[in-house]
Formats: sequence, structure tokens, C-alpha cells
Amino acid sequence: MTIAFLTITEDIHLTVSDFRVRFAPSPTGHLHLGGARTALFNFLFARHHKGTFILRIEDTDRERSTQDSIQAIFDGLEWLSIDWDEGPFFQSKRLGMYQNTADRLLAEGKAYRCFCSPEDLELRRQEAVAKGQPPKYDGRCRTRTDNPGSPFVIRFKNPDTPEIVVSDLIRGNMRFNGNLLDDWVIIRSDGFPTYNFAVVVDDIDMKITHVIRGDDHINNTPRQITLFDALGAPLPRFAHIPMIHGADRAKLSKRHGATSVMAYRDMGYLPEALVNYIARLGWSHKDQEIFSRQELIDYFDLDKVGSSPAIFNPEKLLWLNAQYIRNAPSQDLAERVKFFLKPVNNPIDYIPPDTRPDLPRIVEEWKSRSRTLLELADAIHPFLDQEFTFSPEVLSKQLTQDNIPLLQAFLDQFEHTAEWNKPSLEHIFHQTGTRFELKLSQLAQPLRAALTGQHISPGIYDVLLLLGSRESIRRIKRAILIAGGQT
RNA sequence: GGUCCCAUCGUCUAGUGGCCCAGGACGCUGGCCUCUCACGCCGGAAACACGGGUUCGAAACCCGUUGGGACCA
Repeated sequence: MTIAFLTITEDIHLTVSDFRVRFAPSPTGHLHLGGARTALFNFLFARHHKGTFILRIEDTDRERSTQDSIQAIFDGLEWLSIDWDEGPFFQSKRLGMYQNTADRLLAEGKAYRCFCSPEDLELRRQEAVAKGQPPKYDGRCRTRTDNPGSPFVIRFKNPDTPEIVVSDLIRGNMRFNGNLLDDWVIIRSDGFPTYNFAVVVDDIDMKITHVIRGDDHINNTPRQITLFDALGAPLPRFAHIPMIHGADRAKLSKRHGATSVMAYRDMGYLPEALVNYIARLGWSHKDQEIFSRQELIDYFDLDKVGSSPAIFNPEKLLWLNAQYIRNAPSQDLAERVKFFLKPVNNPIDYIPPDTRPDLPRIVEEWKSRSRTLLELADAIHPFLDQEFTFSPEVLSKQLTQDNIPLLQAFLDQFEHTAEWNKPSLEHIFHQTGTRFELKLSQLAQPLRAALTGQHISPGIYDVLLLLGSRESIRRIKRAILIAGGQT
């Protein structure tokens, strides 16, 4: 007890840092690969530095935010085992804070009410464009003293800074011309905050020290920086991570096929494999390709994150998944694959227990031959289904009249052997091979076909041992009947 | 169109001025292993976008060009 107590205190004392990061998705669709990677990098950074990882749902866009999307984010993060320390916080429940902050800026003369109608704004914007000027708000209401009583927005009085430097942990310094920014809206006429405003208010309130986000937000950063300044808050460190692109080099989106994290679960990917894959997209640690969760946490840091966009490569993900499947404990895989043996064709529960094959043992034989859980389930199926179907190729090439004597010979010997182990089976094969003057391959293929309905399978002895003597005999009899029935 | 970002094999990347006529991985490919198919093992093809500088020396630093991307409009 004493030792445990000491260990814990020491641990906290020595290693907990003040680093605070957040993942702040907008709930407007499924959790996609890019979002998942942003979440993962924040998570790994927090865990590596013993900091705090916060989940914040940016749901102030009332048209596009949905409850389903919020759930999708939770589901995706849970499946990937990306867990957070604080939150989830919902921006929609923090409207008072945004309003208060805006009021404060108003009182300090750093913001003002703007009564310009959308129609006027659009007109003036078009005029500016026609004159070849940048279409920015002209600051008309800055000095306004009357109050027309019509709807208004609150605008931030953009400070006159010629140059804004964004110091980025990944890209170094990025310089922006401050004169290009205008007096942007912070509170809409319906009282809702705009994106950039809510982000800054929350990042200050949550004491975020490192803003790790997609580089599609780079252009938002100068505005946010001026707001941090106006609010007298210290600047967080920024780290803009590159986007994930599709094969056409454009930002990954629906048209690139499966981009939802959950789609990969449904396709039979292991969450560990997907995490490993997206971690290696834009980040590396020497030549290592496969990382355990702990290695990811130990090795991850921002200085090893690259600055160029990465193209999503499904082939490599598939290979990684195969690696994870091959190296997973068979007992564990057997549990996971059950999800893919759909009830409608899942025979595992109605095969009598005494003849039911041992699922982990079947998985053991198949896991080096399967790249996804879906493939594994398909491969396993004939072993569980006593009435499995024969592939057309097997029917035409193996279950022929010519092969009946061979199958019959195997059947006779199997029925009369007391031993059912590899040496005894090898003995039978040897004898049969001699008698028919056939090589092992010529012996195995017809038998494989009879036993599994397929022309590929694990080693023939393994198949026989897996099925057991009774089921093997039953299957050979069935195959002989079918072969005999063919002309 | 404006602003900003990016640039090593097809793809993910190693590389922080000499260890690089560039290393690893996926994919492709030749072979070995072998009862089929995988796994595994051995080998191969395949890249520093281009042009200028800086330097004794540049994949690496600077400038430009080209190409790609993101955001805003």
C-alpha cells in the first residue's frame, strides 16, 4: 500500500505538465480520417507530455450540426480508443460566455454594433470587386452613434497591425499582411458567435496551450491572434498539420470512397491498424512502420510531423491490417470475427456442441491468409457451415467421376483408423499415394475440395485435424455423392 | 482572382551541409520455401521538380520558375 501510494505521488509530481490541447470538431457528418488523425495527434501529444486532452464540440452552426454527427464523433473516437480528459464541451451551451466576452469588447471600444443590412453589404462588396479592390467591410458603422433599432451584428474592430506573424511549430513563421483583415463579425444578428470568435473565447477559457489542427485553418489564425491580443490573453502555440489527400491530390472527401472511420470498422479493419496507419501519415519515427499504442505515445512529438500533405493509400492500410491480424492472439480474433459472422449465415450457434469446431483454432490457421476480419469470416465460414457450397471451379475440376475412387479410398481408411493425429494421417497419405501413384499435391487437392468446397485452404492435415474425424468423414461422403451426381 | 502553404521512388517516408551515384515500408516484380493459398526468406526495377546562387562540398541553406494544395471571394 505504502509503495503504491508513493509511486503515484511521485509520478504526478514529476511528470504532469501544464500542456492543454483540444480536438474541436464540428458535428456536420461522420468522423472522417482527417479528423481522426487530428484527434489522434492531439491525444498522443497530450499523453506524451502528460498533459490534458479536451474534447470540444463546435456546434454553433445550427443548420449543419446534428445529433447523429455528435454521436458519430463519440463512436469513432471510442472505437479508436482515443479518450479525452475533459469535456465534451458544447459550444451551443456556452452562448452566454460568448455574449459576455463580446459585451466586454464593446465596453472597451474594441468592438461595435453594425446595422448594415445584408443587401447593402452585398452591394458594396460587388462595387469593390468591380473597382478591383479587395472585398472587405468598409468600417462604416465604426463611428456610428445612433441606434436604428434594427437587427445588428457585432464586429471586432480590427487593430491596425501591418504585419501579423504566426509562429507555427511545424511550419515556422508565417507572415500575413494585417491590412488585409477587416472588421469581421464576432456575433451574428441571431446572437450566435461566429466560428473564429467562439474558438478563441473557448481556447482562452480552457487555457489551451497548443492548438493542433488541420492546416485548412491557417488562414483563420491571423484573425484569431488579433483577438487573443485584444482580450489580453497569452497566445497558445500553433501547430498546423497537413491535410490528408485522395489519389487526385485534393483534400479527402466523400468522393474518394470510404472516408468515415466507422466504414473501416465495418470493412473488417482493426482499430489498432487504422490508428497505426493514420499516425504514420505525416509523422514518422526513423524507419519504423508498426507501433504499439505505448510506442506511439513514447515517440510522438510535433517536431517529427512533416509539413507536406499525405495521400491516403488504402493498399498500405490493408497491409498493416493484415500485419495486425496475423499478430493478434487467435482467441482475441475469434471474438472479434464473430461480429462478421452475420446471424443469418452464422452457423456457430446451431452446430451441435460436440461437433462444433474450435473457433480460435480455425482462426489460428487462417489469420496469415486474411487481411481483414471480413476476409477471415468468409474463410472460416465453410468450417462452421456443414452445408457449405462448392465453388464452380472445385465442382468442375476436383469433384469429378475420376476422383471418386481416391476419395473413397481416403474414406475407407479414415473410417478404419483409430488414431486421428498428424502421424497417422501422414501414414494414410503415404499409403494412398503409393497405391494410386500420385504425388501429395494430387492427393491433397481433391480432398481439400471435398472438405472445404474451396481450392485454397490451410494445410490439408490441419484441415483434417480441425474438422475432426467424424466431420471429415461426413464431408467426404457428401462430396462423393455430389461427384457421383455430376455427369 | 487574393492570401497562405507545400515539393525525395507510383504512394507513405528516412535524411537537419560531407556517412547518400540517397535508406526503409506499401505496391509491382524475379526466385526460394511448399500439398493449394498465404505467411516467411533472398533479390530487382523505381525518387532528391527545374534554374540560379551560397559553400572546398548540397537532397539538405537562399532566390526565382514550374507544379500541386488550402482558405477567402
